[in-house]
Amino acid sequence: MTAQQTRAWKIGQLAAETGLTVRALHHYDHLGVLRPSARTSTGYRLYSESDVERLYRVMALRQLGLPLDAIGAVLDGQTSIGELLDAHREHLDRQLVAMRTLRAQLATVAAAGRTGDAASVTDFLELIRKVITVDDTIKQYFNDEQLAQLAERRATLGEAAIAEVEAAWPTLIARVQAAVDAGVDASSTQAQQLAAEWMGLLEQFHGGDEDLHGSLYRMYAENTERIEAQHGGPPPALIEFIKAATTARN
Amino acid sequence: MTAQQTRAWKIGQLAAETGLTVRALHHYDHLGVLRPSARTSTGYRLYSESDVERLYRVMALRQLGLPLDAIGAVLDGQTSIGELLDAHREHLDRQLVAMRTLRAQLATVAAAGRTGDAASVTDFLELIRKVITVDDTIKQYFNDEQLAQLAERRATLGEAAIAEVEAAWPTLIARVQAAVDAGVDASSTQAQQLAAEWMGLLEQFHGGDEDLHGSLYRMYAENTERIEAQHGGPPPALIEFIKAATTARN
DNA sequence: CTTGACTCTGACGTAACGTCAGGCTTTATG
DNA sequence: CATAAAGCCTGACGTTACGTCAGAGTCAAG
Repeated sequence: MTAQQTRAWKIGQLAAETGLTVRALHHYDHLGVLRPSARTSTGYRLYSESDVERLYRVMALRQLGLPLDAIGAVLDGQTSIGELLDAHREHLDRQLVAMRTLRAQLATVAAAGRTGDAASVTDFLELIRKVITVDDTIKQYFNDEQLAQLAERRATLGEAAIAEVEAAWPTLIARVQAAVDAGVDASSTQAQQLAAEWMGLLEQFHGGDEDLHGSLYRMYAENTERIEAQHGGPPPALIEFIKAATTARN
Repeated sequence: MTAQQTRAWKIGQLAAETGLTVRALHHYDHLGVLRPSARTSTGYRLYSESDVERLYRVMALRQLGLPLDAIGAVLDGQTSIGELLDAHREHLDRQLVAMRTLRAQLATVAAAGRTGDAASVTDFLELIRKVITVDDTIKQYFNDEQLAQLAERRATLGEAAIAEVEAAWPTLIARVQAAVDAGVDASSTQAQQLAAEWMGLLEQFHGGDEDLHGSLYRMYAENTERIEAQHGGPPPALIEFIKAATTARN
């Protein structure tokens, strides 16, 4: 017998396996972004493996901020799955950066609140701005330029790697901030660990890109401003803390 | 002259400073979530400093997934700004975890694609699920329970700290994955740095919570499964890599 | 052969604004 | 100081991505 050569899903099964709703799949069918490649004789939708792959493409593009009807068009044109995976990841990186920035600000304001001084209007304006930035990053409607780029090749792998390490900064900063707030001693092992990670990140750049390495290294050397501007995070107190921890080790 | 004792913004100014649209502010006024505390004699809206603070609250709750009309109710009841800041941050942490998980999966699939073997249906199903998880995390409609918790006290500070360190794992995993994919030598300095960060994260738990420390340490000792299950990330190859890097150092 | 669970195709509802329209106000400018 | 140009006001309808019935056929189990 020709056993199931290639799997097929009924709409409810696919919904259950993916977490989407049946209605959403109906909707995609209706708009033409994802038409199941087969139907049973009685009209039930049957999704094939390639339909599942296309569904991922739809989800990726949707998360990239494209309206569904535009997605239909993009998918009928042809883009390799590799390019899409990369674009998707890059977009996630941008979102992560925006969210970490907001998170750091949030931590700072909350920490300040706990140590007595209340948040000012400026703080709130800043927070609101960053919330909006996160929103915009998530929505990010594409202009034709960028849609064109999706077809072309983009993002040197180097860029991606650098972005990733760079994206790690806000997280680290937030943790150091937490340690400082908690009054952790610079000679403690916890402080040592943090200092190690900090230096680790700095070193990461040694092998990588020259330009960015330069700026980030200076960020450490010249202290404060750049880091504050670039990451919206806290600053000099942390660098002092790391310095103290580093010297305390010797 | 009584100079401007406390600032006031016309709607366009506030929009410009926050990144919101005038229409959105109109909308909030209409729904009653943010009524400017004053108007000029000719009917222009004037937002005060406390209005700005309330606006942040609105944005925070909106990002927490509450529908606007519910926000009105919550804000008229009274919750301290500190609690809100904490809740907001916690929610961001949850989103970050979901997004990092997706990102890691994305990196793995893309990397596999580059080294020859194409992505399978299973990969796509997994990716779709994770996209949906991110979506759900972002939307996260609250049930009454959780709304009640917003009024109570929550989140031992310890929990937050642990969550943060835990949240750092996916990032690190992704970077190690990248290194492995790039064929980085285990004895290289880059590998050493990664190993250092890895061990650093493990150590972070030493001081913290007992339970989680146990599980994460075992994660390293017993290898693979847990880490894979918990973080959806790649696994054994990375641990091998870290082990190799660690031993290569001695 | 009868349920109960699933699926189908409309069709209307909704949330959070976007986008005019028509009409005052305020500010900039010759 | 007259007159644009720019900003603000209040409706009111449009939009996106589904949610939520409604009415009717289909499939799997007992």
